[in-house]
Parts: sequence; structure tokens; C-alpha cells
Amino acid sequence: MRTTRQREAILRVVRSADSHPTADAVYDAVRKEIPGISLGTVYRNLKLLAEAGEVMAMENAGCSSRFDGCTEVHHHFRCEVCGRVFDVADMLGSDIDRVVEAQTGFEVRGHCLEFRGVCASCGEVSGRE
Amino acid sequence: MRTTRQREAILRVVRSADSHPTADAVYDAVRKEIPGISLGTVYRNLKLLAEAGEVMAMENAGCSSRFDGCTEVHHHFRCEVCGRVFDVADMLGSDIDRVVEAQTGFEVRGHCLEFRGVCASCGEVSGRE
DNA sequence: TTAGGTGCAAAACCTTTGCCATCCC
DNA sequence: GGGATGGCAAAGGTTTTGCACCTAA
Repeated sequence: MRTTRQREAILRVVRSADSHPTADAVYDAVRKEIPGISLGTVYRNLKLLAEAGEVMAMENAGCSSRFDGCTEVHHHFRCEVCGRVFDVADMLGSDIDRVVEAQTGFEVRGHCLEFRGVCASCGEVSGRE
Repeated sequence: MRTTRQREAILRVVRSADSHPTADAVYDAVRKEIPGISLGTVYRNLKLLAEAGEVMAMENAGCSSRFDGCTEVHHHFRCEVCGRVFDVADMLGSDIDRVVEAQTGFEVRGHCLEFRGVCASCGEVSGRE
């Protein structure tokens, strides 16, 4: 991966941001330094940097919202191969929310936990991934 | 909330789905029963049903992807009021992945955990929410 | 009767992509 | 020099919205 002025600036912005900026926020910040940069470049580089492990993409898991008929507390497992989502029984309870409240001082109302990996049928097919 | 043919069908589809359908998948399924239903109606109803607690929306947290300069394992806290995202130190380790592997038989590669609630500054302001 | 819901289509977003010029190595 | 990268603008996909008509209560 080549080093360009744009890429360096984008990386610097994301690294130094106290918040967790959206692509658009990164764009705004970088434009202060490189007014002519384009939004497309920001997207391209964020993607590349995330793939290279230089920054982390907070996953919206790459796809559109999904809905779940089960309103009980439970978690999800998303297959990275086929994209399907499976339910996983809760095993944390709300104790963990209290832990985070103590740690942050914020009012914690809940959490969601998503596992990712390869589901049984995709594991069989590829076998060696 | 009024009971309409469309709304009933949408609820039934989401409730009985084994998967976690996207809005579009719900649209497809409902159209088998009500060919004339519109995608807009599906979106509207999914949103209403989620607000009413009848179904669950798997959160993409209602906004665009965010990026994080910290590549260490950690979790997030999202303030439901201001939308800001804060880091939370990891307290689970990867043991939990092993638990889910045993439970599901799937290959678990990782997880992400997001807490939601009200952050300190928003809590101060409203005080009584 | 009438407030709320529907269908339709356009608009609003967010993100990706194609193309050509430009720049790093 | 040559391939990777950037700028620009158009396209793509998802979700929302305005409006006129319809329907459950």
C-alpha cells in the first residue's frame, strides 16, 4: 500500500479522534487539511485501512438491517461466509451491564452481542479455509 | 396501532422466520400473500412494530458505519441520546467464544459487544429520563 | 366518520465504482 | 515508466417521505 498525503491524513484523523467518526466526519476533518480531497477517496481509504488492520471498522456487518421475531434477550452469530444470522442463547445476564456502569459511570440500559465466524454448513463445504 | 392485513402479514412473517430477514426479504415473503403490498409499507411497519416491541430490530444502530483508530480488542458504549460512541475495556476475553463454539458447533472467530444507555453528559442534562 | 394506513413514486442517504489524470516508488 | 491512487460524478442500494386514496374502528 502506497503512502499518499490523503491516506496519511485519513489515518491520522481516525487515530487521533476521540470519538468514533463516521466516514463523513473523517471527510470533514481531513478537508481542513486537504480541502480538495473527495469523499470517494475517504471511503476507499477507510476500507483499505480497515482491511490492512490499521483502523477498525465498527461493523454494521456490511449489510442492511435485519429483524428478529424473538424479543427475548439473546445474541447472534453471523456467518462470515453466507451472511446468515443465528440465535445464540444468552449467557451473560445483566450483570455485565452493572460492571460497565461501575466502570464508566454511565447509565447502561442493555447490550447486544454478536459473534462472527463460520456456520456449520459453510464449514463443511469449504473445509479448509 | 390499527390492525391491517398488511401489518398482520408482516408480523407473521418476521415471527415465523427461521432466519433474521432483512426488510427486503420480508417484502418478498409478504408479497406471496399480498402481491400488491409496497416496500414502503413494509419499512413503515417494521419500524412501528419494532418501536412497539413486537419485533426486534438488529441494530445497525440507526446510523452509518463508524471507524475506530484503536485496533485492540475492546467494546463500545453508544449513548442513546447524543449518539456518541465510547470505548469500554474488554472484560470477557475469548473464553466466551469457546463457550459459543461448544454451544453451536460453529467456528467462532470473534465477537463484538455494544452497550447502550445514557452517557454522563446527557444524563446530567436530562436528569430524569 | 375519520384518524391512521396503504400504494406509489420521488427523494434522501450512504457507499461504491468507472474513468481519466496524477503521483509515488 | 507504470501501476497504484485521487478527483469527480454517476450509479447502486437501502430507507424515508409526501400525497392522494382507502379502510379499520
